[in-house]
Amino acid sequence: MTMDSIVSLCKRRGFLFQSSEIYGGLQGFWDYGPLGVELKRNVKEAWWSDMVSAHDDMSTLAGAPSPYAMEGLDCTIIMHPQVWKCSGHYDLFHDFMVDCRETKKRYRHDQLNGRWVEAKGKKVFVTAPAGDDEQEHMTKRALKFFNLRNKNIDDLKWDGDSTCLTEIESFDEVLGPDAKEAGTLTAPREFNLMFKTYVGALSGEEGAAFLRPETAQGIFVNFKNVLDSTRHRLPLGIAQIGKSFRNEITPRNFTFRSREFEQMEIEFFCNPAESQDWYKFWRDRRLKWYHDMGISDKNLIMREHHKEELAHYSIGTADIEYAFPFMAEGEYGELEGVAHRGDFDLRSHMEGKLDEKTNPLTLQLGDDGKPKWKGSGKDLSYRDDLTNEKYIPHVIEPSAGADRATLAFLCEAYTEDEQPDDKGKMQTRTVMKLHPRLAPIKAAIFPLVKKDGMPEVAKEVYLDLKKHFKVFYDAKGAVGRRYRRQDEAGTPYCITVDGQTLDDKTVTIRDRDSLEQVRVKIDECEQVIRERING
RNA sequence: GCGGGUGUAGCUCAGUGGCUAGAGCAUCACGUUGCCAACGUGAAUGUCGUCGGUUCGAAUCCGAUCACCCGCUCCA
Repeated sequence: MTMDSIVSLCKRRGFLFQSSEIYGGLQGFWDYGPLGVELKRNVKEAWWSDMVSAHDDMSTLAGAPSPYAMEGLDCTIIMHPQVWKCSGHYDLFHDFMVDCRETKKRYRHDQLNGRWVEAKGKKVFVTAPAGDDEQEHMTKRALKFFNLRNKNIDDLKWDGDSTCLTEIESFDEVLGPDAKEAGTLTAPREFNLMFKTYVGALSGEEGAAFLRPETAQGIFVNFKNVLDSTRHRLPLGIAQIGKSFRNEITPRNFTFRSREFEQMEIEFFCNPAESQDWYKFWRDRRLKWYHDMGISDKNLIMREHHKEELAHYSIGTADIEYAFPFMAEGEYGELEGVAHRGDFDLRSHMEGKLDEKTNPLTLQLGDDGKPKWKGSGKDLSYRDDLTNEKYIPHVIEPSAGADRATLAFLCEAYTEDEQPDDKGKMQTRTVMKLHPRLAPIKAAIFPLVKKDGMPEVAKEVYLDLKKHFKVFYDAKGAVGRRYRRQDEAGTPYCITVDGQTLDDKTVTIRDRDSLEQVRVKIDECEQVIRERING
């Protein structure tokens, strides 16, 4: 199975199109076609139903410390600019980069350190990626640059301490971290991973705002509103599905890394004392959800981040990853991240942007000694009216990509098998084995042949089922071909009206995966299909 | 952003040395057809990714540009 055949099927059958295709397309943007929009809606609705609307808040779910409540939310895409300053996105997603003309490598301007060094009458500023071994790196590069051997290491005359490249004005004497010649670095160029826009008619910096790079912040800033309006006690989860935008430098791999994408996020607020248990609960629950929706064990892994990868305030982060066909053998792409975020986000919106490097977390200060980005000043802590305990809730964040999940389901469903044709000869069949809950079309209705009143009966069955499910009517061509067309669309059931229908009001239901047929009464069709979809 | 590759019908792809554009599949119509990619007959489909240049003449040569794929880079 290759990605190409999946991409080709998606286009051919109307799952996915390139955005603005007639104008040549636009990198990182994709449209969902008639089948794709149904599939993606089903993915989102399955998630919303399983996580929110059908959530059993009376019972203690397996692995959970206690019952919990779930609510939904739908926030705006453009929010107050201060939201992104306090959340840290503004600083993090807004980088200056320098390119090396010689090695074609790119570095973050503020992540290169360097020192002046002199030898053989020449002086350069030798740079290295900031880190513990930067001096070792610099020495190596300096020796190479001056064409010196290790034993002549004392010929290097270092001048001053290691300083950040941002302190250097001209790059003429700067030696790039991997370059052989000095002066190959370009001037720093601005990269903004957040889409910028302007609120109001005046397009000055006063009205500058950003399209959200994640849906999560809308939940944090509404935490108090939801709590006050619903009378819930913690633990409480707040869910949101919505579009987010990131101006990725290199969108690639079909819809996997898009610039406009949809997220399905939960921010789960709980007592810090129980947060570890809740983290484990959500991690396992979310993994199981993908299993239940049809992703096989061999293609799905949970990857716990190592301690070094974690922000120090986080007790754990786990990625749920899928073996996409475009990844190298043994590599996986992220579907969802489940993160323990502690009280970082709520505190950020109370106090202002926190310095992630501090422990315990403290406010990040600007050069003037004042808070770099000032918070709302609102109290977002929670008082338990039963115990009278007051605390800032800890947050567990299961953050899923709706487009990535949809893509994973498409990849997982794509199957080529061998089935006999009407002469018994084996033929390759392309079939999308989507979970019936996710399938864009639940059932197709066919008259076996276009005569003897079969189309009339089939149309009646079609119109009746249409009230309950997304169904499709097809009378064109031989019935075998119609079955195969539905296989490619992922339709799990095909209902055929035949000669016997006219005698006893029964039809056959054909199963996409097993090709088996059962005969049921027309009146029972709806119930049988419903049971199978949910079953 | 850099390097390499690709771009021709809905899909998969031919194509020539510069002159009127091709196949298979798919699609549509009619007839036949009684359960897994049927058959017959007929039909429709492209400014050859886009823009520009060279030329009497460009899908073909040159330049630019856009998109996709691969490798770097990046990836809260």
